[in-house]
Amino acid sequence: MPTDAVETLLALAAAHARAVRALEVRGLSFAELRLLVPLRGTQTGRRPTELAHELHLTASGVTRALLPLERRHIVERRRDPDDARASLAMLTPAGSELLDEALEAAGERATRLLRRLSVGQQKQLQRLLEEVGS
Amino acid sequence: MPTDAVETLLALAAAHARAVRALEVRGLSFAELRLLVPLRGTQTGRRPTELAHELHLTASGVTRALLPLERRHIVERRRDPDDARASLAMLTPAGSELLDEALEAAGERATRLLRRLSVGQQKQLQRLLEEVGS
DNA sequence: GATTAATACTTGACTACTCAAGTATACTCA
DNA sequence: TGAGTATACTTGAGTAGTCAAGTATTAATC
Repeated sequence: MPTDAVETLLALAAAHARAVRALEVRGLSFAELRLLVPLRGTQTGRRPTELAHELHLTASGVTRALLPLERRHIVERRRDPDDARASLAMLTPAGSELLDEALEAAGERATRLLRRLSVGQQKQLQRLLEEVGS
Repeated sequence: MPTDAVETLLALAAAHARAVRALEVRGLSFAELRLLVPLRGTQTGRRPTELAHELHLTASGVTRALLPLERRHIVERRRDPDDARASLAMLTPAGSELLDEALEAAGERATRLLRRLSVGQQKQLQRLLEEVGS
């Protein structure tokens, strides 16, 4: 029955909805957190297109997500010196600090969200999720 | 390290993004499918509030999702005879037929999305997802 | 039987995207 | 070296939700 696969994906959507609700911390939404995490530890900055690909978003979605983060001075962008079409996004020092705090708070929330799973099960879940549609 | 739990949830978000992209069928989005599935097999109709709870949406979200489906005559609503505040949503005959077709098509897409997982792993994934934040 | 409180939505204003079309720059190769 | 194509965004219009506040109705209590 192919509906079983659909049910698995419906369960995925439901779990995602719960996660999104639980993970707003320090004024950063889960979506913003998701975008900021790959900016940690880059000196040179990262291209929006790269981020889009990595996060399964469109380039347009990244553009739109970066804007309010720039306004709040969490992220800054410069032009790519090697390619005038491209830009490079990176955390500001304040943004970096905020993200560290947010991730710590998010860690607590996430741990609570996953409290019914053992660490092994969490790893297992993560492995299985990575196989979905990739 | 609490960040591990966050990573699991980031993997969840990425998998969700892939699923949403893949599951648009017969003019119904994954979100619409999600809303319609619990309406299958109800004669009397179901309350928006109930649906909201079941799908981890707000009542407001359900109101907004139902509207275009009513306009397209996929869903119809009547007032609850026992409670004038409430309404009852149900599939129209045409909606029911459309949903069946959509679910079949969705089944194929979902199966393809999950092709790298065995049936046992899919079940396992579903079980783990149901434990997230519940 | 009149308040008061709770429930079941609905609506307005906002966030988080999507797709399609547009702009600017870079790459390819005859 | 210039024409054509591909890449890296950006923008406009629309969908899918959120939260806070408002309306109508029911339930609870004194």
